[in-house]
Amino acid sequence: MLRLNDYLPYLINRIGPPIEDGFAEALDEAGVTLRMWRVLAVLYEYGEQSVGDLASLTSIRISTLSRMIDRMARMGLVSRGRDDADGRSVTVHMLARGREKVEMLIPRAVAYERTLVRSFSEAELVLFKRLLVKFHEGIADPETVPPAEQDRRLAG
Amino acid sequence: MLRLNDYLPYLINRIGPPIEDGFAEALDEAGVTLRMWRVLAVLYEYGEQSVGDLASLTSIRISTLSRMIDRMARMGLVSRGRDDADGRSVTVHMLARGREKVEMLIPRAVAYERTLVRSFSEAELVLFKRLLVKFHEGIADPETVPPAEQDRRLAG
DNA sequence: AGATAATATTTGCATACGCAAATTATTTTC
DNA sequence: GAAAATAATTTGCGTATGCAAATATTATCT
Repeated sequence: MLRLNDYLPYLINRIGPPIEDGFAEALDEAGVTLRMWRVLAVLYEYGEQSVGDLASLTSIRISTLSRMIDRMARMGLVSRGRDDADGRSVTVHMLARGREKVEMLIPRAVAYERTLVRSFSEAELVLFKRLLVKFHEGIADPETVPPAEQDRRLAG
Repeated sequence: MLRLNDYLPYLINRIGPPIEDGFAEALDEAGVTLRMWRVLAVLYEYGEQSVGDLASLTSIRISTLSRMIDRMARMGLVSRGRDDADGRSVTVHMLARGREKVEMLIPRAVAYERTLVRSFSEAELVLFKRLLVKFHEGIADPETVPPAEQDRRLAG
């Protein structure tokens, strides 16, 4: 039997949407979507990135990202350029207008995080984040679900 | 400055899609979407539910859910009925075909969870789940992000 | 009890999403 | 060094999503 309250994917998935909801107003005022904010935050912290790297860093599908970048470019938030070294890659740069949005949103984000974790002690929070990072590292090499009965040796 | 690797919404959001990816094949074979699986799993564990309750239990928007239930009804997975006590509510029941799907997926889900957490110790896993539950409880009362500068007393 | 407010769900409409095929550019192979 | 294989991104196409307005039902107020 499966106990949902003890099933990790359920526990993780169900907190995503409520978190997004709480930040919706701030995003609205800035005039960007949640995913745009994530892209801008990544560009702000890590500098210009290829589309593929943006996809890994944000967990947004590449095809979705490609069209999002169209919109963001039309909005004057980012610009595209070909990579000199490898002409297959497209490099996404942040423009001044994009930087403005990020700098407008960061204080809101920091404040929001505080309200999200107000029931956590400092120690719990540190631990929680540490576990989230570790979990992410653990699934960085994506394995597909193995058939239930046989215990397959894993490839890598 | 905002450090993404220390920013909770980022840490949470970025693990959602990879988790979904790993279970996609199982869902494909069962012929249901991730969200349908979540709805079916909730009905399986908690019994028939109103649309609104399903929404809270699954973190799926009500309007989305309403149309999903259309599809699931056409697929013969669930049926709709009016609540006797309160005619505004619609009660969603699971049908035999829906139960089949759940029972086909549960062992896969259990196996998948094991592969997801294979880098975690038992103690870490327990702790992680406990923190996820606590976090969810903490945001059950959804507050919107307060303006950054002033420190407002919260209403409720 | 009748009018008004509140609650639960559905639907109109525009948009975002994701898979898979197509496109563009770069290696590798013979 | 041309042809095939690999890699990065874009695009065609159908569908799911979400907001806000509409609908249906029940609770509240006087």
